[in-house]
Amino acid sequence: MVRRTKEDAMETRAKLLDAAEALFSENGVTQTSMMQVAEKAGVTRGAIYHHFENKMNLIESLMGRVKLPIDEMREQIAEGCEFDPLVEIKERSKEFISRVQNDSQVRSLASILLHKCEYIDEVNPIKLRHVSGRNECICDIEKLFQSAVEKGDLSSTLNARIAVIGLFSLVDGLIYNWLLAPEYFPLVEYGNQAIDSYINGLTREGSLF
Amino acid sequence: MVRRTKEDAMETRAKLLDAAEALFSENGVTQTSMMQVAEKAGVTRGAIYHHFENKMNLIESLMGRVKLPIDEMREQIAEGCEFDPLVEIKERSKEFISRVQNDSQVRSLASILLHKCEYIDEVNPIKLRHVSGRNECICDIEKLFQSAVEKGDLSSTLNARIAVIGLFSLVDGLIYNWLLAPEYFPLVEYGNQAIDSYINGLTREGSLF
DNA sequence: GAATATACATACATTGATGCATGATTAAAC
DNA sequence: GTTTAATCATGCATCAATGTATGTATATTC
Repeated sequence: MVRRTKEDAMETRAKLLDAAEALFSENGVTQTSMMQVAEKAGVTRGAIYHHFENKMNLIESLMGRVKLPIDEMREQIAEGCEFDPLVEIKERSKEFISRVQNDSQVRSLASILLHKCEYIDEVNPIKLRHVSGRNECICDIEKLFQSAVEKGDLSSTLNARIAVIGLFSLVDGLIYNWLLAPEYFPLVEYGNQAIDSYINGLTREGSLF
Repeated sequence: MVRRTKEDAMETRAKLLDAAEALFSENGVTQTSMMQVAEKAGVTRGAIYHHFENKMNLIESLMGRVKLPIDEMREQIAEGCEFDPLVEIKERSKEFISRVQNDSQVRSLASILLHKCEYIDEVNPIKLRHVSGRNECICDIEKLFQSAVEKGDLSSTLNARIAVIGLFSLVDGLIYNWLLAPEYFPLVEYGNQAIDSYINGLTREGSLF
């Protein structure tokens, strides 16, 4: 079992990433050893260190191979919205949580991000990607809120920045709590209603000032 | 430096807890060794293992000595609210985030809970306390929502359970994101407005059904 | 004040994880 | 077809952390 073909190599690489993803999301990043990852992938630790520099690089590759909902959200917004901006915001937010509930890979990564790793220093690639992606997306949606204000759908006294941060926090919190105990409530059903309530609250005259 | 008095012992115990709290909330639970905790407290590891069984027990004691906002929330609610239940809900929620922002010890523990530990198995006392405290509080506030419905402040079509979970998610999300980058937005100011929006959205006719 | 328990320090034994160095075998390049 | 290089296994050296056992000096108890 040596010097397999190039496709074989990519397959073992993928198996390693799959194994790491499953183990990390289940047992936590630091609680998972390279040995366990190798075993689950059906190879030895040597294979890991051939494909990845170290654990950090393994995680980096793990996160890099999947398009996270927040990235997809940005793309869809960038594609142009001729719609009502408020409707756009609602739809994007609902799709966001829908992907978390229905895409098992996204769910695993979200679980790692929110519950199975420690956010330490700034160098941490996990934290880095999470925060930077979030901040950029916040700016995008802030613009949508502003155009809703200009369009007259929201009061001109509304602070768009506050509105976005509230929305993001709501979505994050929903996912956070759902992942903590998925059997406790249905994410999409409850989440959609909570998002509607929040957006509705924004449209109320004088709700924010 | 041996066989200090009983008060001295309690002081070193407190120093150990303080050191652990600071280190855990800054560098993460698994990234902090007993050695570091002992050094920061000005003692040796022997002192730790005299006062605590192991790291898990140290964390347990850490969490146990502080009354978390969620516990205080429940107490205040239990004390009886002759007010408007909706106002009560808003006020408690706002006090919740206010404590996180202003009480440095609470802030540290919240940081550990949300960002600096891995939520692994059910045995984990951190997760246990977090989840059970949350679930009980959710029930308390659900009742408040129901009395708001009975009082006529909320539509009878409103699902109280969904309303609570949305509120909790919003609050959790606000704290989660604020702790991730506190300089990014002022927690209390933005949080209060987001909470108002959400509750306002609930009071809107037909917002939830 | 003798006996005992307490509050730590010190030292050690063990574990397990990491990273690297090396080896074996074959695919790929020429 | 030879050479080269890639893919992974194996073995080793190292290190850090844990837990525990033991030592020691003093507070506490009687």
